[in-house]
Amino acid sequence: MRKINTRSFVRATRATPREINRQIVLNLVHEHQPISRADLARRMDIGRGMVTSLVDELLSEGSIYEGDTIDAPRGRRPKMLYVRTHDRLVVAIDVRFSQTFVMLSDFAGTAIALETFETVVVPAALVQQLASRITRLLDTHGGTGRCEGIGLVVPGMVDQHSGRVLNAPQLGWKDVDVRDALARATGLPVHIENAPIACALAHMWLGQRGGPVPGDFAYVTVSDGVGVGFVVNGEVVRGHTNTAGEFGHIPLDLKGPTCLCGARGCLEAHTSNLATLARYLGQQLSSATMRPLLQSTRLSITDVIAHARSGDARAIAALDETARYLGIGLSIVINALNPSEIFVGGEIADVWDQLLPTIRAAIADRALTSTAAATPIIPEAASSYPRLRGAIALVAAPLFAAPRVA
Amino acid sequence: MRKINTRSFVRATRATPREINRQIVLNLVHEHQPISRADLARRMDIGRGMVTSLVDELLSEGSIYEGDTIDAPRGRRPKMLYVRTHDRLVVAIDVRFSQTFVMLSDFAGTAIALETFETVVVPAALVQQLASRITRLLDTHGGTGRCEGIGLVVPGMVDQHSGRVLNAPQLGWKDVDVRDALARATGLPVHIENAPIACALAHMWLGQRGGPVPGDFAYVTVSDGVGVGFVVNGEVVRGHTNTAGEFGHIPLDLKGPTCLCGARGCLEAHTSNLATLARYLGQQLSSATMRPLLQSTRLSITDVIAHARSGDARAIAALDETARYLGIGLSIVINALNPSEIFVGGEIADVWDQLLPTIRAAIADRALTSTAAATPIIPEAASSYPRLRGAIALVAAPLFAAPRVA
DNA sequence: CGTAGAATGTTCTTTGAGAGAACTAAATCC
DNA sequence: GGATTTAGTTCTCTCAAAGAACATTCTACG
Repeated sequence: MRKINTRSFVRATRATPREINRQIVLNLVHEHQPISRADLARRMDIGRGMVTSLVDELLSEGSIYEGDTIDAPRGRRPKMLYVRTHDRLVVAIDVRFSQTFVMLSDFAGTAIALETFETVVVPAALVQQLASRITRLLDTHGGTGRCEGIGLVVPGMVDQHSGRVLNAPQLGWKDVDVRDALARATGLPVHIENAPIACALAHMWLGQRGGPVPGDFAYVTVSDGVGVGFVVNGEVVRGHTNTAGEFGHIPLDLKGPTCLCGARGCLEAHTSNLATLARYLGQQLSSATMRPLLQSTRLSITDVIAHARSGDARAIAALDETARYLGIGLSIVINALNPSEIFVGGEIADVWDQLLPTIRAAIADRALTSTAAATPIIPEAASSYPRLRGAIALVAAPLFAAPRVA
Repeated sequence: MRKINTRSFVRATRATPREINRQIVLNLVHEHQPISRADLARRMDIGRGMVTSLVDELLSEGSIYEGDTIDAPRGRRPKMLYVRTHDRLVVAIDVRFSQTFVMLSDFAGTAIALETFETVVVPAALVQQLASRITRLLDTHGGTGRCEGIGLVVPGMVDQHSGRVLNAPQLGWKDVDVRDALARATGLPVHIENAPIACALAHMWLGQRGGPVPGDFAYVTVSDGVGVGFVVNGEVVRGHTNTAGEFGHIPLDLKGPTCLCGARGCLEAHTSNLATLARYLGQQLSSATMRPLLQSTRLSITDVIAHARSGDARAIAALDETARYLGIGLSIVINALNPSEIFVGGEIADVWDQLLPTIRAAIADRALTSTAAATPIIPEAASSYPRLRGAIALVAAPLFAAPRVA
């Protein structure tokens, strides 16, 4: 039951039903391909004549294509339809604290090429570096495909209107323009988004074939920070000034450790990778003490995880404590948003099985109902590149989105 | 950018544009009344012919009516349109711990009659009591108006599908059917909702004339519990199993006081009315010690507030501590949801001016950006009956909602 | 084989609402 | 008292949905 915003509404015109039904057809083809026109007619409860007309439109603009006819038990054989993805390319970029990933992919999320380089924190230099890599990638691996756009994922808050990065502490960026700069440098449309929201978008738009594509879920990222991207009614929530989902700085303990944000006892200060490392090293969490220590010991969260997997008691203890706090954090997400499921991304997903009992116990302690406590929680391994998939979704999603109406 | 749910979509038909535009007209009349057809045409950017046709439909079904023609500087005088509200009645019911409120109101939210009685906690008896009062109210005060439905607000979680109250600790209800029972007893459609969501609905649908009707905001209720109703993209968020918005049991301090829910350090255990009372009395918060004490001292939160207003230092100190924790709670809402504004309802709104500096300071400590810290926070006095207004909105809203499409 | 039956896909015709022009109504302004 | 302006109504035109009719292409079965 949505309220119509009388200050900004979209009136329906004679073309509106067609726009809506066209997108429904496109989405049905996307999720059920290969699919025949007759099947579309049955699923949509319209005549086959209508489907022919809608499909013709999608065919002529190249959104879908007609594949082979397939065998049928009786009657005329159907001509199957597919979404055109193989020759539509996307450049996906994931800028992280230490490294930047650039992937050339098709619209379906299939990787064509992947490059990595050390992150350049000076925005202008980064844009130039990216632009030259992108043109090279497209020249060497692009083939006959056309690049439809660039998806850029950054570790920080993004203002969707201006395309500026409002605050990215890991990069030291404050109110930095990269979207428009990269668009100018490459001549391609650029879509920018922060990491947790991008990961949520990936699950919404590039979810597993046949898997559930729920209209409401949350994606929790645990890395140097803790962020949440969440989807309500099939739409990602960005908030009034693009800062929704900052669960990382919710206090668990007002007298707890000092967080890098300056406040005390933040969830992030208990369960981020840095917090786990600090715990493992028996240190206080603070950028002053941690940075030099990490540089000298050359220790990273993946090392702690590897130690835990091979049975190191100290690593296990550190991670188990992290898991307990993560469980509390997840209970906060559950109580606040009541999502149908939660995905958890980050290095910690690689020791999920070992940590799950602790996490579940912490959730059970705090969830208000037994159904809420049983919310499915699905780890996502870093090896599936969730952020890069999010970057792809940024470019691909607008083509599948429902038209804005009313 | 909404994703189309391919498992449950609404196809557009030839009638869809009309349904959409009809609702836009209705909403424009609602928010700008009195308004002329010509003005509607300008606001919607359509021809006056189209408006005539849409308005005729709304007139013939009685949603709107034509008032007087008014003076104009030049040209033919316009005939003004109004939403028909005066003879469409709603029975609004607010069931609370100690008392139950029953209000007869028109569609615009104007009160016609208000009754109060001591809450009967046995569901069947309550339903019978309500039914007899409702028929009497309608007989004596109903006049020529027709009652369009009953809005029922309860202090607990509600399953919208079955209409059952899943859990209402204040009433001792668990999985109790009242919606359908009351509908059977009265022969009227009954809409049921929990208090924070209802209050949010009231602000969305019965917001002040000319005031902002934002598509995203939060409503925080502080009474015996702490709950949040929030709106995203013009739609209230209920969650997958109707338990979204339970911010009251987010921990502020894992070693803090034991909450009535059994966990420790919940926001609610720090900032609910009971917590304030316990603090004022210098007691631990627990139902075992508090209930007899409150009964013997006959002390309620309104007394503490009255003392604070007349300068009682102990009351001021207790409330100031509550305000500090409330500020932290609001910072959680801000960081998680980033709403454009937050309404705060509950008795504490009556000492808002005295507590505001403490609340603002607590928010500033924890909000991540300066714009987020500046989120407008608007207290709502109990004297405006926010819950009863929510009950009215439950009945009135469906008539103004955008049609579900795609 | 040849024909009935069944399923897919295309092409008609019908219908009804949006779009906009033309017209009527009712006021003010020289 | 006619020109002008604004509001509201009534036409006509057009185009997409709806659905019937038709063409196509397969299997099944005598």
